[in-house]
Amino acid sequence: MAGEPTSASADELDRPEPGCCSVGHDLSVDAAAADVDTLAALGNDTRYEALRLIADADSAVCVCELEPALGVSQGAVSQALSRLFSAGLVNRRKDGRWRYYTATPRARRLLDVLDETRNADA
Amino acid sequence: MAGEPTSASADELDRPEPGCCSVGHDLSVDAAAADVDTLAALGNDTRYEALRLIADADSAVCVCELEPALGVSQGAVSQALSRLFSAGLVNRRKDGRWRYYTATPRARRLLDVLDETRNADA
DNA sequence: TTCTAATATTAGATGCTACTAATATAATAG
DNA sequence: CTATTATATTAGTAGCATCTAATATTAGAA
Repeated sequence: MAGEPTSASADELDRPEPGCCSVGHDLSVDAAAADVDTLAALGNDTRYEALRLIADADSAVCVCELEPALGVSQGAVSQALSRLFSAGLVNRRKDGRWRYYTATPRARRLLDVLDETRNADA
Repeated sequence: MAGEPTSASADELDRPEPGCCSVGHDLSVDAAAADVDTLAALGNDTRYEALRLIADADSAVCVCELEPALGVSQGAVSQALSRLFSAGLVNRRKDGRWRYYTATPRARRLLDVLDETRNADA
């Protein structure tokens, strides 16, 4: 593990190479952590299904409608929705005893890209 | 856990409701599972960072360049790349002793959406 | 108030994930 | 051939994630 194909002569490389010849990106640590959190939130069957159901519904969806469709306990559904909310993928509105959920624009765009790129990718 | 706010009279509901009054989406089980796998692949610091580095690089990137940038063992980098490959997020090309990785269009589009929707979302 | 329904929270178990370390494979150089 | 380099694979493990079950909260109805 050393050699970097197109790099310098592979000799006298004690200093950590001031920045040359190495990959890097310009995203802030916080932004990256937030993205990872968002993606991990969606990378779970229960939460992904919940978000699809919410995004595909004609109107806002309450927890009681999701529970039978998801096939896990009520507590698990509530936890899943909380996680989606923390990740900025759903909005929620309280109305009487019910909580209504809708998908955020960010969530919709992510789902759209997944749909658009599902097949015929390189 | 029953009641469905806008539903029917909440009586005589023994049959499983032929489809009415419940949420649903039209994605195949396989497609959903593949999406979840893709998202879970990206929902990890090491793999997300690796993909960012690959996508932001001017040319294809070899494993030896990623290892120092990611700060985990060589085996862990290899595992991360394998997972990204299985998820369809990177392509790889063998050249001599090196393996060069590039991001797939799907990966680029997902990263773009994350960038575009990072702030000012509802 | 009490009762019931809808949702949230907590505790605990179980399973999965992602790492390190060691080893294996593949390719080139000598 | 042997030695070295680049990457992959495997085994084992520590920690994390997700579920269920039970309990708590909140809101409306009676």
